[in-house]
Amino acid sequence: MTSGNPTVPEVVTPPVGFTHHDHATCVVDGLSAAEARCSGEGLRFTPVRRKVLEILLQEHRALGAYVILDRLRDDGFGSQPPVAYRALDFLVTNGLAHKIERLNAFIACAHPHEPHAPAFMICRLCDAVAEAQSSPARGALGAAARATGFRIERTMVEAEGVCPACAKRSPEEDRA
Amino acid sequence: MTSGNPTVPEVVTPPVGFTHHDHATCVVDGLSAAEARCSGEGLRFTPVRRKVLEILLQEHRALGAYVILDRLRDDGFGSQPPVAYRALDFLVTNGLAHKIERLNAFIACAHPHEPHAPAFMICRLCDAVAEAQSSPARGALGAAARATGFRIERTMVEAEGVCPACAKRSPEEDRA
DNA sequence: GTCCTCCATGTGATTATATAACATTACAAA
DNA sequence: TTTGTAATGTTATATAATCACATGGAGGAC
Repeated sequence: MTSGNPTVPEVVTPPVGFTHHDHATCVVDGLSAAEARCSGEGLRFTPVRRKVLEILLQEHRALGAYVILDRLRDDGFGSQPPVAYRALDFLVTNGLAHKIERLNAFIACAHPHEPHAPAFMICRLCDAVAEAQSSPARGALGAAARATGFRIERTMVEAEGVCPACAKRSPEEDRA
Repeated sequence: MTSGNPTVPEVVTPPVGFTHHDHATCVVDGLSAAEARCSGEGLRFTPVRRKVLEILLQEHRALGAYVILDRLRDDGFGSQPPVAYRALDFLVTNGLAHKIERLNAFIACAHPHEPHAPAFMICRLCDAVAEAQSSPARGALGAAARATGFRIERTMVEAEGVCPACAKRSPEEDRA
């Protein structure tokens, strides 16, 4: 912070979510990627699981389990919490969705292809969430881990701030 | 990622928590640091707040709000959730404690001095937590943010894995 | 095909985490 | 001392997640 921030190379997988894109394809592509992935690995991509992923893919925001549950009910699925949690657990375990710990909520994975260490940018004004890549284990954290002998298995990186759209609408000082 | 991430300099504040240290001083030092900090900034370091910080300082683990609440009750303080949550909120807001989102739990700040961007290493076997420094906004995440125009205000970095002590006890394959 | 097993789903109940709303008390400044 | 403000206490409730057990359905062994 404040640090001279010496211009990091701007070669980045562009995060989806804040940028304009043909959203119609998000759902379709996401579902077929998931189908491919599951049949490839002998996982059962059942109706509930499919529906939950579809619900998540419909927006680039994190949804709470109970919101998802409501929509499941509307579609004739079971309406008790475990129904949603189990499907979410399946999706998260298999890299098709992520949990945003900060929000206790879930979002479809934006890069369901290769394995990856996701990092999230969460807009505190409109709740939009974009997924980027990260490798925290490369930097100071990795150094600290090596220094103490901690074995990192998984990392969570979540940045809270203001997305481009909201920043435009309400500049700088806006501390909602 | 992929960004040249040119081997970060291995100069690191050594994380407390996993390493041996004179734990007796942790509590005392932590409390006096907090006192100094509060009186310096005109904040009221009241009995409940002090007690909660003391409870947190007693261990290098994250404690849930209700555990804290139990101990508050034992010490004659109010016993309803808001009592704990408000004190915790005060401590977190003023940088004297942190919330570990992954665990929905709280831990005393290990560097209550200068402002800092904490990163946590959480042992999934013994629940110990150590605090290190990070600057995620410097790496791939920062690049992604700049690329899309996202304004980062706060970041949370939490690594899950196995601490040195547990790694020694149960090597490599131990996936509890 | 029948049986059997395994996994997934459904449901009711419960536990864990967190906040809302409002009354009361302590503190400090005028 | 009055008065405004911040802190505390308490009741109630909202939100998030899991437990325990019953039911059902897809595939493999035979």
